[in-house]
Amino acid sequence: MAGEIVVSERPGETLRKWREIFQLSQKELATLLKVNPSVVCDFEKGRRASPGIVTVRKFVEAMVDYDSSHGGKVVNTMAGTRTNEAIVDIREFASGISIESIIEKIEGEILAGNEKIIERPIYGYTMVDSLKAITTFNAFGEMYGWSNERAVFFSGVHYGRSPMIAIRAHPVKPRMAVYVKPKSVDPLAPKLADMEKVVLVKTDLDESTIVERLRYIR
Amino acid sequence: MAGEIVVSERPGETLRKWREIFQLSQKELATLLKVNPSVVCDFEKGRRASPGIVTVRKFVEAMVDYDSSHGGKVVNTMAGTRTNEAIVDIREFASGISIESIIEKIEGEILAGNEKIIERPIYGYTMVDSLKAITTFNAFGEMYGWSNERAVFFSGVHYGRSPMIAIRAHPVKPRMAVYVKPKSVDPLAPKLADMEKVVLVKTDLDESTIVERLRYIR
DNA sequence: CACGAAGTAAGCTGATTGACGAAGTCAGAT
DNA sequence: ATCTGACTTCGTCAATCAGCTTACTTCGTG
Repeated sequence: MAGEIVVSERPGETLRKWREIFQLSQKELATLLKVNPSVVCDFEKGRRASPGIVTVRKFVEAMVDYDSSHGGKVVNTMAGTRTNEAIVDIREFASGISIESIIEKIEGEILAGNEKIIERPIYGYTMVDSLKAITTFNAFGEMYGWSNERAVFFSGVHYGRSPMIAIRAHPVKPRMAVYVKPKSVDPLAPKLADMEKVVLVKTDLDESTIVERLRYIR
Repeated sequence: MAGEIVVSERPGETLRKWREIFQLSQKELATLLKVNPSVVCDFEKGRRASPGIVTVRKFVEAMVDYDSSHGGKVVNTMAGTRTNEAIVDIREFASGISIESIIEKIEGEILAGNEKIIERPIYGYTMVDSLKAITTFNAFGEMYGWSNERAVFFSGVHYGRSPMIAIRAHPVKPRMAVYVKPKSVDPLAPKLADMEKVVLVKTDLDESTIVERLRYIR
């Protein structure tokens, strides 16, 4: 939340988004913050291009505190909404889908992995914007808790080193890693993938097409 | 990362922590930022109490960019380090451990769940600081991607409504939810747990004791 | 010991923030 | 048709930030 505001190109709009999620009017929020409503407006409309972090913190804390003392209704709303900037899409499959058939669907090219390994089923996938993953949370740290029986799609990949290094350093490995439209692929990446027995695939389809195709996978 | 700096009580120290993680000297970072080294020092030592978010962003981006163009060594280091403020501990078990035996280990009291369900094995756990989870990331949003065959420990629980509502709204459910030293438990929580077939347990042991006991679980 | 590299401290300046309040717009109710 | 509530815009001003420079402390090392 705080992180999202900082990283956002238009912090004001992000601020507003959150105020609206918390269902507060500018006036109400202003009251909580003990400031004039125009102050809230100025921030949301971007008159302050670079608000101080103390200000951001005050805003965030005021909203969270307010919500806490009113039964945490907002968490409810939020949990159902895609608010995370870095995780573009995420789904669990109803049943296992073979790696092979996913590669086919996404017109993928295999960079690492043998014929036997690609027969294995996976049960879901996560699509991650690599760059935002690093700036908004702690460089893949929050991806802990992966089920390893899944595919991870990385978009915004430059050379494909960082994502593989992250996977390598991580105690739990996904079965399959997909680079979405990488600029190029460093030879180190498939090497690491082999060591980790992760099927590494690249595709030139873009995010939305992939999501589309996987949405109605049988 | 950005979020952590904003939420931190001493942003300067957090900034320094990250610079050190990225193995940069003040001078090097200053060069990347095209500013005088003293500027970096001023921020770290807190002479600038409330740096603007643009400044924070510049710092973060400079470090990430630098790392990216040097093989992402840092991501490596980070993945192994506990840097996330909200996730206190996380582990995968080598083999399945029954819910029952975990309850025993942590001296838990069952709030929801029948005798049959607690025989099932789980394969790991995640310990979350509920309050920080909300302020640093997007209210449980980043917990998407859970394997459902695991336990989730919530510390800093007030009434236990928000965590259960989050679980309920989430497409993937953990097998087991544990409230660590809750102030009290709202009757809604076990009701929701039953509906989701999640074993809900509370314990009065504290975080560190639990981590200790689970660390060497057979 | 002396040297340089890393970091701290302090003073200074121009640019911005954080806040106010007054005077607007705009959309829905009365 | 006007009134009310929610929001926007803007001028103002003290406080603070962002940056520089220069001088001072630690260090570790040849």
